[in-house]
Amino acid sequence: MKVLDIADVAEGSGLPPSTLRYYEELGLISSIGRHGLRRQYEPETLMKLSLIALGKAAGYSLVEIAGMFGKTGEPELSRPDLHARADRLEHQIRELTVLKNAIRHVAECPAPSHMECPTFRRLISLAGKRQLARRNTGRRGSR
Amino acid sequence: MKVLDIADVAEGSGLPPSTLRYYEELGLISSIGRHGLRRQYEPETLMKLSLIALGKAAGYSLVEIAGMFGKTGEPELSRPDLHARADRLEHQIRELTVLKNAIRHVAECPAPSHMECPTFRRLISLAGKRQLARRNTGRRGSR
DNA sequence: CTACGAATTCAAGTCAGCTTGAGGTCAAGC
DNA sequence: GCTTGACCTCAAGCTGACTTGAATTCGTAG
Repeated sequence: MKVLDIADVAEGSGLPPSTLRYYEELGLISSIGRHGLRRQYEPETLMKLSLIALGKAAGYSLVEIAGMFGKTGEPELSRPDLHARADRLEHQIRELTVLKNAIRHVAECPAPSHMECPTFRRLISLAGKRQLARRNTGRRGSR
Repeated sequence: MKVLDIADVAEGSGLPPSTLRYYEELGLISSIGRHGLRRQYEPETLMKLSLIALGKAAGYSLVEIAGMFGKTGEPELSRPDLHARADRLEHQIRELTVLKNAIRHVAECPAPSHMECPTFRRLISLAGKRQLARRNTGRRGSR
């Protein structure tokens, strides 16, 4: 079994075929041929989809993710650019950790009003002050 | 200075007034009164906005975030529910860490094709196999 | 007391990321 | 060789998260 058809990829990735076609349209993945009409993919595609899922979880848009692999499918970014992205991820990881700790604290702290609990406030205030780091021209935030 | 008007909150949070009004409409924040037409907020609002930003970074929708604070503004979730959310965050943190490590690896590894680099593949394959963990009826991912 | 500037409302528009539906096409099983 | 079922294309629709624009309302400075 050297090629997977779209149903196998859908099965293996958990994504519906419509999404796979959509991703292909955007250039995120590519089919290696057809069997009749059915798209055929190489097994590697599943890995690529994992990578895409990770990128999404990190808040990259699909277009940004597409830009990370060159047309070749290989990640094609400069070394400093890569490190910059890794740095941003590190920051984001710290933020999620803050949120996680705050949530665990709320689960345990008996204070009636968390907003007034100093521990809670301190936890939240650890979140990065990145308000100047607006992304592109008028979009969402985060991720 | 006990109350902030919308301009101060916008300034302090980095969000445009339109977004603050939108959040208010969704019930995420609430103004404490008006000065003429101008909305007035309590300083606490800034903290709440930080919390909202964290929630967004974690991939919660605005409605989900709204549901986390009861009408009172206090987080109103059961303890197990809170721990479950914290667990999901932990999982997500691991995933971002995987991505971060993979990116750092790509930045350093001299292999011509990362997709074939065993180290890279191993890193990616560490990502959770959560394909069955579909969220609500047909939506995004992350973010 | 008038002019100004900033905030307001409400409806409509935008963008990303998919999904849905109508109408058509295969390849495989019987 | 015909039916069937999964896939195809293409256009249109949908949701979430905001933004934009027109018409209006105030408080404050002069």
